[in-house]
Amino acid sequence: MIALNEKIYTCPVDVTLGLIGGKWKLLILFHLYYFTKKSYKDFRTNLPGISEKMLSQQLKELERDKLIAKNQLSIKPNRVEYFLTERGQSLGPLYEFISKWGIDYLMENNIDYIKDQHLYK
Amino acid sequence: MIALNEKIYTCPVDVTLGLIGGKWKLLILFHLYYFTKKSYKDFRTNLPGISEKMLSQQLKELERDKLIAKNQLSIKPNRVEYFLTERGQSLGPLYEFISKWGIDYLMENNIDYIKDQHLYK
DNA sequence: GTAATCACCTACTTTTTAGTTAGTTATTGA
DNA sequence: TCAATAACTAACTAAAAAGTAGGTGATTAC
Repeated sequence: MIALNEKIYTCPVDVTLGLIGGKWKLLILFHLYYFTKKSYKDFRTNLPGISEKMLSQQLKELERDKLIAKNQLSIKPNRVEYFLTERGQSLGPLYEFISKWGIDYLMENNIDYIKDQHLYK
Repeated sequence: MIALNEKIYTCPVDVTLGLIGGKWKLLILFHLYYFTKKSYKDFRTNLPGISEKMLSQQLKELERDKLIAKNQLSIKPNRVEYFLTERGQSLGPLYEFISKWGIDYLMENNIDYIKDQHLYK
């Protein structure tokens, strides 16, 4: 058992999952890694299905865990820009692997995501 | 949007997460990948905290999704042996990365898991 | 013959996660 | 000036995930 930040983990795998587990975090991180869009609104349009609540909640947790950070572009009209921190970037190989594996899995199920990418929006 | 097995996914990352997401699956897979122990009981002792219900439920889903499979060693006294299928093994780099990243993260927090491994059981 | 072990399963409850709806502050554009 | 947009927040509800407690059939160990 490993105690860290008021939590108990059973092994290093568990530790990592504690930071990136859940339904949305990896999708948010992947989005930030892969596409250049970074505003709150960009997430909303690129992560179909996520609610405002989930989005701001998850962004806050990712910030707290220092996987992402944001630039305050302007305060009076609140404009921000999210980006991956070094820690968030260090998960790069993970994002790539998970995405590639998903594409391969779809392929095995006769869905050519790459070829038909225009169909998925 | 991608439709597969009665579910809707937003992207390949989502597809992968559909198979290995949740609190226990990656831990089970990692265990199977890393250690040689494979019986039901082995999981129970090596995944501290998992309940019987969660374990059998997750094993069943992993079997259904063809990431693991089992050998029936004996029927009269029910004895089985779980193992990773080829698909389950294809996630090898993922298990390794997540484990290593967790160890590095612990290191950043001044916990030397490798050195103190004997402390964690 | 009694207890212990293994590999489960079932009903039920709790906790966690996620969704819904609405509201805030501030700005720009018509 | 009225609607729209951006970036949120908060209260409440619903759904999903996980935990608890107990039970099964079969075997071996004492």
